[in-house]
Amino acid sequence: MTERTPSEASRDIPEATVARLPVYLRALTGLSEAGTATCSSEDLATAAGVNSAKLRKDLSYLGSYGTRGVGYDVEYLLYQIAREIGVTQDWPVVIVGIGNLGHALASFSGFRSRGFRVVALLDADPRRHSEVVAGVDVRPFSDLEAIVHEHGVAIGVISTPAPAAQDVADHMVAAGIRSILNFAPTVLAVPDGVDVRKVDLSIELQILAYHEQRKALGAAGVARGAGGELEGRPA
Amino acid sequence: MTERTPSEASRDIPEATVARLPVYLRALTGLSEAGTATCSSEDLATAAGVNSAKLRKDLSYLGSYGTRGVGYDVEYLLYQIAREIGVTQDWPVVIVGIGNLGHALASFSGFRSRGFRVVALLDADPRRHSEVVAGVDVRPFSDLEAIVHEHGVAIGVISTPAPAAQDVADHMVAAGIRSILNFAPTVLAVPDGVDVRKVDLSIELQILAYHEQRKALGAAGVARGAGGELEGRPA
DNA sequence: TAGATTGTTAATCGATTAACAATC
DNA sequence: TAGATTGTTAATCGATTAACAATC
Repeated sequence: MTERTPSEASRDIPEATVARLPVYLRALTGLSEAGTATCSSEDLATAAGVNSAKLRKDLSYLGSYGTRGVGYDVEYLLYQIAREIGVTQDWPVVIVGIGNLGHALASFSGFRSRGFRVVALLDADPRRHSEVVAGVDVRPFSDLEAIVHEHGVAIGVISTPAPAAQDVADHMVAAGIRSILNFAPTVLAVPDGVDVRKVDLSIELQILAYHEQRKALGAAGVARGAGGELEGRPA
Repeated sequence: MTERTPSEASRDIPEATVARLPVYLRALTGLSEAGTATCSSEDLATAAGVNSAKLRKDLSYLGSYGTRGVGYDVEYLLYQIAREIGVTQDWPVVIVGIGNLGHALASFSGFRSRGFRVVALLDADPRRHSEVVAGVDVRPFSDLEAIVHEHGVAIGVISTPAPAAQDVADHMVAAGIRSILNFAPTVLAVPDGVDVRKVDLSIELQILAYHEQRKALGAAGVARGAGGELEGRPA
């Protein structure tokens, strides 16, 4: 049997598993708020929208936090996953680009409730510097480095238009930020050691459009009987 | 009896490839706007942020649109990928939930420029029904079915708070929508045949936090604990 | 022809899943 | 003990990558 301390167990977690841990965390929070003390892998998997084999496999990378024949203690597993992800600590975040999307991000309560604290909103446009969004002043982009150092910011969010994004990323990296969440529709070049995650609204829609198109082709190609469903109302 | 008339190669394109086609499309648009007539797989791969082997493998699922020894005609490949994704046609979209995020989505120019047309903004709150966002009236949620049928809407965007999202999804499905882009931080249950894609801001941040935490641990000197990190696992 | 680059093959890598022994 | 459920194994599936024959 392989011996594992928690810190050793945290070495080798597959990316696909890492991406699901926050989903499990959210599902556990829901169970906790509903007053559930214990849950089976089947219960939690259902709440998280995955199958239970995958859930157990994923949890096995963290350690053995369940009890055979019984299940998982909700609060205990909640804490262990939160610790593994790192959201038991506070993460100061800076948002650059306070347009429509930046406003929405700054106002998004889900950040603060999950260990992220928006410490600064930056925009290159002086006309925005008089604004206060969600209780935080909008400040000049040139304040980036000072703010990063002052608050120990490790995570930056880019919500500028595409043409500005690479320059913003360069300045973030220069200031010491090594994790970037990019909403601008552009590919960012960053040095090794810097993580970029990308959220791209029109790419998501295009993926849906691809599948939607194939559904429509299928419906048109299949015998007439199924075609009526397109115009009629689903039961 | 099913008659398949796949015009070229509408066979099974792997999901991972489908998700990258919009990225290639964007890169090609950039090359086109820069006046580039022809590009190699290496050029395009660089612009798209992938390696050229993956790019060629991906394109091979669509057909043979390049010329050996020469490369790809930018405009031709642009059109072929756009057609494959389905963005040569117009996709009417409805957005439900016109809070901060809904405002930002409704104002997002990237939708319209890529074949998506926001035909309606819906909100359950009557106080929002007087608003006009990006030239579109905010209308009652109860108008959903009429609007879906009137415009032939196939794609719905949910930007409501989490507690409302399942009900919105249920009504979308009942109205005939089969592709949903969900921004609400909740797992949606939908029937087979309905596609849901999820954009979850705090999950993205949590994934970054996980990696950031590991970087910080590494920098703090976990070298001791990591002594056998690169060894194979005991069998 | 000689050089360039695609499209494809095959090896490898990583993720998913079903099944079940371990064990509470 | 008997029933329940975890944690792990091993098979399978899907994605990535390097290499190169085909061919412009």
